[in-house]
Amino acid sequence: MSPRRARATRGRAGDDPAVALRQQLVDTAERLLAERQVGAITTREIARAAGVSDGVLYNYFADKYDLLVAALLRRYAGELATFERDLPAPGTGEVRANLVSYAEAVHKLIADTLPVVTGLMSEPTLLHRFMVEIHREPMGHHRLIGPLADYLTGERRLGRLGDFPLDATVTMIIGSAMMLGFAEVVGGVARGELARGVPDIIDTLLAGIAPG
Amino acid sequence: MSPRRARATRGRAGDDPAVALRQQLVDTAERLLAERQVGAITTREIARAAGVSDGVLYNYFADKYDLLVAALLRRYAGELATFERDLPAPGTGEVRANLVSYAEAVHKLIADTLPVVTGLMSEPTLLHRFMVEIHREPMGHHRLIGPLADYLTGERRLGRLGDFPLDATVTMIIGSAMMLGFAEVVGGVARGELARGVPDIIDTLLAGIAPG
Amino acid sequence: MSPRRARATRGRAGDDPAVALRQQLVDTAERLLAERQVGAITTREIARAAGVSDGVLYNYFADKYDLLVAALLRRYAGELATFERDLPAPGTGEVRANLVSYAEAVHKLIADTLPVVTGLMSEPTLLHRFMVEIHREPMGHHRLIGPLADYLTGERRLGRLGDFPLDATVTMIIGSAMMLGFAEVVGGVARGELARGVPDIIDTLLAGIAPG
Amino acid sequence: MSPRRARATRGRAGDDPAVALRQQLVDTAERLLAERQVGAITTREIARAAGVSDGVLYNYFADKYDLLVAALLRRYAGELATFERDLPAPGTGEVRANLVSYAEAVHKLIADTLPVVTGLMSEPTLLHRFMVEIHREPMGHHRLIGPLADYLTGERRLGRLGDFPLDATVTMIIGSAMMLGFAEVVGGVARGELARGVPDIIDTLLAGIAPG
DNA sequence: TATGAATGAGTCTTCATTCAT
DNA sequence: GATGAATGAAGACTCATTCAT
Repeated sequence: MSPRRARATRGRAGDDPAVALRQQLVDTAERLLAERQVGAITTREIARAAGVSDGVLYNYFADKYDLLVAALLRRYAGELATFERDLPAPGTGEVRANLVSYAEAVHKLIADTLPVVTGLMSEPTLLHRFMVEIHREPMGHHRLIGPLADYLTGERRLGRLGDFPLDATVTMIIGSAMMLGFAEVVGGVARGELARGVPDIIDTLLAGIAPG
Repeated sequence: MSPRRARATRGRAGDDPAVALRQQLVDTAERLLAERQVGAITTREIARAAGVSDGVLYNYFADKYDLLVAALLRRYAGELATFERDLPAPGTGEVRANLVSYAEAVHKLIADTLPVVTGLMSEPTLLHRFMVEIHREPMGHHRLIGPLADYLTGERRLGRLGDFPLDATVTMIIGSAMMLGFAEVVGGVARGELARGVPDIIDTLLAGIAPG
Repeated sequence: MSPRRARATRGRAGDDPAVALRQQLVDTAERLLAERQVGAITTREIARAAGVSDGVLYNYFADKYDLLVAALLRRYAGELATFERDLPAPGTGEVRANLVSYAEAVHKLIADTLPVVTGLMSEPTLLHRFMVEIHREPMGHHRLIGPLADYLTGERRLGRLGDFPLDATVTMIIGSAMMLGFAEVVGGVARGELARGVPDIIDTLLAGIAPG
Repeated sequence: MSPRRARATRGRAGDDPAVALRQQLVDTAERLLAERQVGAITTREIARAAGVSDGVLYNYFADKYDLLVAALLRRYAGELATFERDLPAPGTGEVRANLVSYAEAVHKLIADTLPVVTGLMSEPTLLHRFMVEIHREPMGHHRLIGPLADYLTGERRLGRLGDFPLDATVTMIIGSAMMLGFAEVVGGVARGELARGVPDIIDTLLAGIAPG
């Protein structure tokens, strides 16, 4: 009944204000996502945190979930991009060090993503929409598993790795990283401390635990 | 509506009705936990399902979370007990088959527990209280990790396994099982199909992937 | 987060408080229905007017419409009962006076009901639910049309009325009453003034307007 | 977003653009009125449908209601114009056929208008403003009642109708048509089927129902 | 001690209206 | 004058918690 003037975008010269506000909402949602679980975020909080009114959200998104999915996708995309940077290629450097790099990168990605993923699992609607979107864009699990599988296959072809079942090995590496990620998130152990265990894992993976 | 004995416990002769009612609430909450996410359970539903009134809850528990934590603990304890049953002892049977058993048991435990754990992560308050409780009682992670570590150490001492870093190996086995659990819960893959991958994982763990 | 004690039913000794509150809500809704259109009634207003909290409504009714339908049915049932009281039987008194009584009763019923009926027509959901309910109970249109048709048929059989098409005559009598009802509701004309026109209508109906 | 001419009126050379835009808004609102209830029309929908911006409305109308009243008036005026076309004059054709034509025309007018009128009754503010306007302009009920009254008076003067009370007869004809209109709108009966009852009504009106 | 009706803050969402551009 | 993004009050509905009985 008593609309006031816009607050948030004033003074942001240079940007298209409409785009800016949409961005701002996604930014804010993404930031809140880093602070708490998806299920604990209210539309009002997003609006307050973004410094805009309660209703704006619906000028840019169909509903709460739409905004949240956008934020989740951006967050996930960002993490994936970071992950992919600096992944070693087959035949370069040393295999052991490369595998350690891979495992560390996976650990980091998972530790950074886990809270969001688990939060997502409590919100079936959100999970479903997110999955639909993530499979539409070329950013699904293959961006995590694909590079690792390619690397392993490459080194095997080059003879720098022996003969091994691909899926099992991928599962072991990612699983170990996931385990470290859980320890970090649930157990509250510091990442540095956990990362120190990675070389041992790779060594064990390389050498096996069978006797002599 | 004069005060009267709770309906649900009437006729349960011999039990202390107060204890019985408490139990019943936990039972019911635990059952509901198996059906849906923690966040989707209301106090009224618990009361209705338990056949008692909305208010009793507060005679035995400080609040909703208190009851839920009790139910979560009992559920977790039950899963752990199932897990511990039939774990092979060092020196018995074949090492490979034993490790497969261990991995399968861990996979089962994790797949059964994961939905609850993730549901928990959406409820920070609940998660915190749960962690406090789980570390107080002798039922923390060591009940999962302990037996596996003991088994591995035992076989190593017996010479049925080589020399290997314990923590790393434990992380790899549990991590792989966790990975399978996630695939089951998030990806909707059937357990049977996933379980088929376990022998490959154990073989890889035993033999390693290094060339030659 | 801060429930207080009940206010509205305190001191109403003798009634079953649960039934009392349900009744009270229907009472209140019915009263508001007399003051304004269905579409302009909010759940909060009902609660405020009933002196209870916002949420109670949902302890007794599935949703807003459920309560409103209950109120509409009660109101309509009451009006119908009043209408049926004192309707003359065929063969008693004078035909002309009897028809005037019928027309006046129909006029009253329609004038009292019209605002609600029209309000209903703007709320498709509500209209549908109301129609379902009204056809379930023996209170549909036949309670309005039936008695009049029976009366006309009776008098015709007794020879106190000539030969005439039943449906057309019913339509004319009820239609005329409806017209008066509209004039009252929409035009704001006083009922007494309108009622004065009824005898003329009946005389015209009896005598016809053909020449000679 | 510098001020510029409204999109929708560009290219309409020759018209005063301001008038054109006002017209267009009324046109659009009128069209929407034919599709749904008054209460279900939003200002944004009108703007979108008219191809103009949300705000223009307030350059030509005090508020939403003002526009809606204008649209309602135009719609009603249109229906009335249609109604008045082809009404038989006293002394032409046959009286019975003429009265049937009148009754059918009234029935059509009412059936076409009723949804809007009832929708109006759910919006007290709108209803009030509409009534004020309709009485100001020479388009009130007399445009409906007037021609019929004139026709009846004319035929009576010509001796083609007997002596009868004018108001009562008008009420009966319009009331019957209104009754048919209601049956069509509320009961969902097809217009054709209802129209078949009109001759019976006219015959009854002419002959009366008194015996002998 | 058990009951369960009542509470009311809080959730998401809609939409008439304003006003900087 | 035209634009349309921003506003925020209001709507229906949920549910953990209290307390008179």
